[in-house]
Amino acid sequence: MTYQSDISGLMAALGDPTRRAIVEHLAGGASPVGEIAATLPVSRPAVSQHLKVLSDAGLVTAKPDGTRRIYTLRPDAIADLRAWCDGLWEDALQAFTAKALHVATIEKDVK
Amino acid sequence: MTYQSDISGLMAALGDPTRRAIVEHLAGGASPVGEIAATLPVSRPAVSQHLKVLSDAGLVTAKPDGTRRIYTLRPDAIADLRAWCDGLWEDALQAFTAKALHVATIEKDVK
DNA sequence: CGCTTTGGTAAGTCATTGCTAACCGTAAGT
DNA sequence: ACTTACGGTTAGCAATGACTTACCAAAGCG
Repeated sequence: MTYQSDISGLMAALGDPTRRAIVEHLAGGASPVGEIAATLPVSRPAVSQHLKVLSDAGLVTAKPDGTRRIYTLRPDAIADLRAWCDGLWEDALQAFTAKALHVATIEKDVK
Repeated sequence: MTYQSDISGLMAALGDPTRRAIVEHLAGGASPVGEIAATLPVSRPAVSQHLKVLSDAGLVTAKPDGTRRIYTLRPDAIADLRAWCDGLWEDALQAFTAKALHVATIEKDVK
């Protein structure tokens, strides 16, 4: 019933379309900043700022490689996301079936 | 590899903490506007505005009941969310194992 | 017919934020 | 040491957005 994970940060980070594009890009494999920026219609500093937000949210991690920094998607964060979705789904389903059962009970009583 | 669903609207809507609270409330069962607003630290008009966003995103639907409007979570939207998460997960997993296989191949060649 | 309840809408305010341009630091190559 | 490549940081700006107050519409009740 409660969802007080750090989902707040995750969802806030994924609310931005550019950051979602970055995440989806990284889902295809780790990548340095420049390569990410090359696929996006925004400047490289903008990507850097987005990566900071994603990093703070725990969605990505960086590994220095010379002057480059290789960013990687963090599986744990995706797992948390899925868990939140699943929780929503199960609660909604339970509420729905509970209501259905309630209606059924009323109808039985009427009958 | 592509995620061109209407996930954009969904994620944007869920990026706001107040809207997430509304969604989580509705996961417990359908509810009129006033009841939702009573559980939140914001005014009722604010909730109305959030519900409009959620409705536009396809996350909720409203059913008039006298002067009240009963809002309900839309299962399809949650399913889309879960599908997006699962897609991310699978792509990331595939990219990871592909890299692992690549490394293994290299090591085999070396050997 | 008023009166109350419920809730959507409009206008305005204030904070947030996504972006660019400019700058700086660092690692490798010549 | 000079230069190039890569990328994080800052300052500043324009746009978005979340919120409140005030107002309006519709349905039920005396």
